[in-house]
This record gives sequence, structure tokens and C-alpha cells, in this order.
Amino acid sequence: MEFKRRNGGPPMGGASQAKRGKSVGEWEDSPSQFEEELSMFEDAEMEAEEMEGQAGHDVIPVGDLFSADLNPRWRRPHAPSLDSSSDTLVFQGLCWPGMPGQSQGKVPIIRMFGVTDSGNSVCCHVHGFAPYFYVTAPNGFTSDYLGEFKRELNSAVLEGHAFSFAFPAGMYGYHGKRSLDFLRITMAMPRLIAPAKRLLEQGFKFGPFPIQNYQSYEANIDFEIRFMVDSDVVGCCWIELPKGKYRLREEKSMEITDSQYPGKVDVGWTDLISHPAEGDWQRIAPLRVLSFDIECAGRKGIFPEPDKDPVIQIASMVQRQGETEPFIRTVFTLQSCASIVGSQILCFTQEKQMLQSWAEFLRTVDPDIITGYNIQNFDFPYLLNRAAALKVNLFPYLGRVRGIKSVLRDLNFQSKQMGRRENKTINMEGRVQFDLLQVLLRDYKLRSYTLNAVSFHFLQEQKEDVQHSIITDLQNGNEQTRRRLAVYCLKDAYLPLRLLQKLMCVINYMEMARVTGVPLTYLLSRGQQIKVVSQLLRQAMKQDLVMPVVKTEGGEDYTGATVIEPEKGYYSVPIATLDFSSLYPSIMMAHNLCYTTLLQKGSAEKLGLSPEDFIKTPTGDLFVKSSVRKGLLPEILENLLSARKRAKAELKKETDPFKKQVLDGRQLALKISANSVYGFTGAQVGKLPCLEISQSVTGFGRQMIEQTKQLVESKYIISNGYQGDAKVIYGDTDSVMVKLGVATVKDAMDIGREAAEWVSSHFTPPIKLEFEKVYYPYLLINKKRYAGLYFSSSADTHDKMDCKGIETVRRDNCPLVANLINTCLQRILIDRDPQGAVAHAKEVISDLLCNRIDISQLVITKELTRTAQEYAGKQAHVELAESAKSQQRSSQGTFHIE
DNA sequence: GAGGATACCTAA
DNA sequence: TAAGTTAGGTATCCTC
Repeated sequence: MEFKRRNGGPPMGGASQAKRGKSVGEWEDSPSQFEEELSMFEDAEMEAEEMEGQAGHDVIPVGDLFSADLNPRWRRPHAPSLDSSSDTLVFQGLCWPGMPGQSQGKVPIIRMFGVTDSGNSVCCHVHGFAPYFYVTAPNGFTSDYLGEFKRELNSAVLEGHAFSFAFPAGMYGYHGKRSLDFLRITMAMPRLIAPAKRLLEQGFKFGPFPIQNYQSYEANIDFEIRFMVDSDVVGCCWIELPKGKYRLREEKSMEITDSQYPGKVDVGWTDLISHPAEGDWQRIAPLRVLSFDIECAGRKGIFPEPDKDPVIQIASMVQRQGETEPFIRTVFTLQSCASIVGSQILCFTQEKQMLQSWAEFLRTVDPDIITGYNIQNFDFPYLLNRAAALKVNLFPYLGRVRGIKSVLRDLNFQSKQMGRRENKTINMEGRVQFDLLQVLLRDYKLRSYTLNAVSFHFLQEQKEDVQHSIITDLQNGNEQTRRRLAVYCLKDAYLPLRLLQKLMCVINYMEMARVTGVPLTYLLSRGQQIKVVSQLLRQAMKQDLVMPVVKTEGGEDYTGATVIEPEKGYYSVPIATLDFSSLYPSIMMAHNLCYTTLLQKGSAEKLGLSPEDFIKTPTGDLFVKSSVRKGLLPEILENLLSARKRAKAELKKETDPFKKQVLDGRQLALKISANSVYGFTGAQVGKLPCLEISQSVTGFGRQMIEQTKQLVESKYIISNGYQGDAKVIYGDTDSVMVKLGVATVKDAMDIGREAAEWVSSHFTPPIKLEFEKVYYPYLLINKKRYAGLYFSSSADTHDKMDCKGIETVRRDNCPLVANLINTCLQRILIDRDPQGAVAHAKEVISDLLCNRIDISQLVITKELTRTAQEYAGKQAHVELAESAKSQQRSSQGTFHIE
């Protein structure tokens, strides 16, 4: 997304700005491009404000900080008056902090935060919904026993609970028409669910029934998810409170800071209406996004410690979602600071006062989303710890609920996907913490995750040039050096906003929340499983099915996909590539694989099923066909994929660029969601693993790729009138690379398309083999390592050079190696000059050996960087050069193929 | 130096 | 108190 230029100002600086080093003196004379950009914000706003009769102020006396006259933009707009008897209240739901601290009486209340179209925030108290779970009812249980069961359980759990009786069926396994009876046990508080469950599982006796271990169901569902599923609310959807069905809360005190808090309403949980994200309900409220960055004055060579080193500056930028520029640009500084055009500087002599004022600023601005770079593990923890050290007692109230303190906690997050990760968390009711670093770590594989590297990668822009080591010196200088620091700090607050916008993070995450049904905050704080659970529960509820709680224990791994043995070599003929699109989802749909369709050992006979009623998978597992019962997972997948088709069709005809972004985000979310269902069933340490499903899926996949190879090689042969004998030279999981024996890309495309269609006809829909691309030429180095020129859109020109698994795409090499290999591959594939490739490699190595290469090119991997930090100067140089040399020597071997 | 275990990262 | 899967290449360290 391009930044809007104004007043014919200079275009945004690319790399040039970064290379320009500045001494302190030089700085004062030549404002950076970022400063010019800031001043342009000001110009634009002056024009606007002249009409409002307000002037901007550079430096504001602290006493007037929060006066509405001086900072009219800080506050949210005045809420339109609302009459609950005649007006409906509509808002986009954002945050579910679950239960308030205490339930009132025996009835739990859920807080739900959101923002209206006019940009006012709402805190909606939802009444009447209580957490619950199920257990299987003992044989012979009738409703007559409810009272006794309840009394017995109550006396054991020591807390009141409501109680009801339900007849859903278990989800796991197909049991014919037999349906177990379930007891639905409703508790007053979410935290009572676990003890009640434990009690019933470990052996519970009541009335005439013998002591029994009760199997529990859905006792491990987060309360927020429980509520959202039951009330058909998905993350970030629009919520309507119909007129007459809700009550406005009257605020008791009218202190000046009051309007910063959301408008509070009460509603019964069955009265709120949620709107599916379609048509007008796809829109996004004008959320307030705050980005901030802090600077600390550390001691020489020591990482700043909050109990010793002061916070000296806090820069903040606030932007409304959907707009292109921040409307608040502020730096809080300790000691004086020269003015910066286009931003507001607030100077403090006391650090304590600065911190307190910033907290007040945050509460006044009342952001819905807070971003920044590593704010979760650095800025917020530092601020909280520093505020505690200085006893700024009013600081740590950063959420939207008065009186709830924001507390720092350590959190250990571990998964096979992400490894072990230690994180800190801060509770902040009603606001979404959207740390850009966390977003990037989850969604992008990058060589470096520093803000500087990331900004350069995505925006071709870099940080202001200030070394960490001189921050303290700048602070101890004069108002000009502190100004330099402030510009740096502002930019560090600005870049995350720009990145958020460029990568469309907010939109994409919202669409993911809407598609999977989980709250926005879950997407950054939780793993993949919860998204599938949320969808599974929604689908199960429609069929009166309940989800069992399974104990998680790791077991044997199961067999995965086939990788066809590659016929390694360099191919100077077109190689067609055929792919099964969405292989695993389509297998699950085609064969109706699901928890609810699985036949356990002997079930087929017991239930008297005929052989036409079920299938046997390649791994020997049995599943009933959809004619007997349609599985939940296939249904979920069909919904996801058909929704994706719709989104793509809408995307095609949509002209509004903003709606286009939303739709693109949606189709992406739908694709990712469909692909993660298989992984969920195979996650042995998970909420509901089912290896019969996952191993059947991969089993079918293995069979299919094998069959595809045979089909292609049997039909596309000379004796059938084709130009050559087809040969599958490689294939991995869902794809085959075929040498068709044709000379041109066009022929390869034509036959490839034909073959894909013909092979597809041998499989059950929606399984479909598609022609995807032609590689020409193609270099097949090994399993999962190849490169080729990629022809897809046109038979005349290649779209790109595609490299898989080679050093060029791996992050455990230094760029020198990646560049070397990349150039060599270009020589081979594009120039068709393998000798040139060898010559280039030799040249680079000789440069390296003769010390003609800058050491900075060698340092990149985490290991090397760490090593570099441990060793000093020359020693590091030698160490790293050795390492790079050995990597190059070995990778040179790659090119002995020709 | 062959062979095994491990770490890391990628393909799909 | 939460955590998607398996296959597989390459580098590196260790043992015999």
C-alpha cells in the first residue's frame, strides 16, 4: 500500500536513507526523510484544523495535558445519545475477557467489548449464560434422580450450580441409532468445571447408583469459546442488541476521566443477535490502533534493568483502522526536548510523572488495539516493572475495566511447530495486544526479525540511525540530542503501524477470527487446535453431538506421505507438474472420514451394517459412508472450501480496494483453516486426536500418488500416439513431475492439462488432480531439493525461477552462500551456461580466500551471530570465514551434476 | 572415516 | 495448562 504524498513532497526514501550515516552535528542541519514525512502530516492537518479554528501545539505545558481544548483528538468522539427502548445498539465485538472477577450472586456475567460504527466503545455485560459440561448418565438414570445427584455433587464441590438433563450423542465413533444419555452439569463459575469433572471422573456415588467413574464431555472447553459457540457469535462479528432488550448502565461518578471508559450496557445472552460476516456486516469498525515504543537509559554495556535504569522517552502513534495516517503523534520525554514539526512533545522533569501521564494518555486515547515491536516481552514488562519500582501506583491500570490492575505474568508456550517459547503476558481487559513481532514470528519465515531488517524487507525503509550505545549520551546531552532520540523513538512507533498496514494484519486476523469463530486475541496467544475445536463444536451442536474429553498421551508416530524416488539430474526438456489440490481435505471429504463415522472394532457386525454401508481405508480402518451418516469434519471442510470459492468469486468482481483486502484475507483464512483440520486429528497431544483418521488420510494419499504415476505412465506413451513415453521423475505427497517426452512448454501444458483431467476421473470427487505448471529446464538435485524455471501463465515466458529446499531458500546459510548458489542456478537455468556457474563459484571462493569479501556478508545465522558476539574482532572474522568457506566447498558439489 | 544421534530447516 | 502432521536433506558432533 502506498503512502499518500502531499504538497508534491519528495517520494519516500528507499535504501538511500539507510546508508546515510549522521553525526550529531549533521543531524541538526538536515532533517531526515522521516521528519519531512512527519511535517507533512502537520501540513495536512493544519488545513483541516483551520476550519475548526484550532491550532496545533508543539510543546504543551503538562498541567493542561488532558484538557479537552488542547488535545481534542485524544478522546473518542462523543457517543450519540441512546435510548434503549427505541434504538438498537450495534457494535463489532472484539474482546472477551471472560468472566468478571466475581459473579453477582449465582449468575455469571460475561464482559464483551466492542466498537460502534461511530467509533465509540461498548462494554456489554451479558447475563444468564453459565459454564457447563456433560457426563454420561448411569444406566437407569431418569430425571427423578436429578435432585439427588445435584445435592450430592453440590456437597462435594461446595458451590451452587444449576443442573439439567440432555440427550446428545457422543461424537467419537459411529454407534448407530443408539444414543447415550448425558447429564448436563452447569456450574456457577468456569473455575468450578475442573473440580466437578475430576470428582465425577474419579468415582462418584449418589442415590441408589453404585460408585461410578463418569466419562466427561466438553469439560475442557474455554468459557469464552463455550459462550461464543452457544450464542452463535464468532470473533470480530457484528452484534446487535435489539431495542427494548438491553439496558444502559448509568455511570455514577462524573469525574473528568469518565468518558474514557466504554458505554456500559446489560443484556440477556439469548437477546443478543450476531450477524454473519456477509454483505454490510463484513465491514470493520473504526478501531483505534495505538503503536508505542520506549527508550531507556541503560548503563554502558548493560541491558537496561527496570529496577535501575529509567525510561526516558515514550513515543506513541494512534491511527484509526482503515485510515492511512496516524492522527496522534506524541513523544513523552524526560527532560526538555526541542520541537519536532508534526508531532507533539510532552516534557517531564520527573520520570514518575511521565509514566503516570502516559498511562493516563493511554486510558484517554482508549485504544482497541495496541501494537509495537516486542511490546509484549519488552516495552510493557519494562514499563510495569519500572512503574512498580518508582511506585507509580496508578500506572498499571491499562485495561478498560476500572479497578482491574494489569499484572505481568510469565507464560510458557510449547509446541512442535513453534518450539518452546517463553513469553510474558499482561492482562488488559478490552484491548487487543497485537505485538507485531509476534505476528511476524507466527506468519513469516524471515532471516532476521529485527525491526530494522523487517522494515527493510517489507517497506524498503529503515529505522532512524541511532546506535543503542549512544542513547544514554543523547539523553544526557541537550534538548537537540534528546530531540534526535525522540525522532528515533517516534519512528520505532511508526514503523509497526506501517507494517501492520502493509501486511494487512488486522484485516487478515479479523477474517481468521470470523472464519474459525475464535476471539481475535486467541490468534496470537494460542495454537492451531483451538480454531478447529471452535468449528467442530459449532458443527457438533447442530447435530446434538458432544465432544469427549480425551486424556492426552503421546504414542507411536504414524506413516505419512510418499516421496517418489527422484531421478536426479538436469532436464533440458519441459517437465509438467500435476498436483492434487487440497489433497488431505479432499480425501476426508471424498471418503467421509470423521470421528462420527469411524467404526470401532467389531462395530460393523454388531450394528448389522452391510458392506455397502462403509469403506475400508488403506490402513484397514472402517468408516461409514455419508449415506449412513455425514461426518462433521467433511461438513466443516465443505463449508470452508465452498466459502473460499465464494470469497474468490466475490473478490474477482469487487472493485472497492478495501473490500478486496477483506475478501482476500478471508479466502486465505479459509484455505489455512481447511488445511489444519488434518493436522488436528493427528495431534497426539491434543484435544481430540484420532489416528484412524489421520493415518487413513495419508494412506489414501500414498495410494493416490502411486496410482497417478502408473496412470500417467501407462497412457501417455508413444504406442498410444503420443510424442514420447511419459516418465514420472519425481513426486512428493500430492504432486508428480512428469517428463512427457515433448519438446515445447506448450505441448507439456496441453498434455499436462489433459492428463490431470483424465487422472482425476479415476478418483472420487472432490478429489481433483490439477495441472499446475511446467518446469523448463529443471534441475532435480535430491528429494525435496530442486529448481527450475516456472511456466504457468504463459508458454512463452517463465514466471520465476522456482527453488525448493536449496540453500537459496534456507535460513541456516549466510547470504553469501545463498547468493552464490542463486547466481549459479541462474547461470545454469536461465543462461544455460553450467561452465559459467562453476566459474562464478570459483571466483567467489577465491575472493573469499584472498580476503576480498566484507565480513558482514558472512554473519547471518543465529549460531553465527551468537558466535560473533562471543568472539571479538579478528578471531570472529577467522571463525566465520572458515565456516562460510566450508559451507561453500560442500555446496559446490551441488553443481557436479552437469 | 563409517555410522549413529541430533539440530535445524524445509517440502508438502 | 496448552501444544497441527510426517518425510527428509545437510551439517556437525561423537564413538568406535
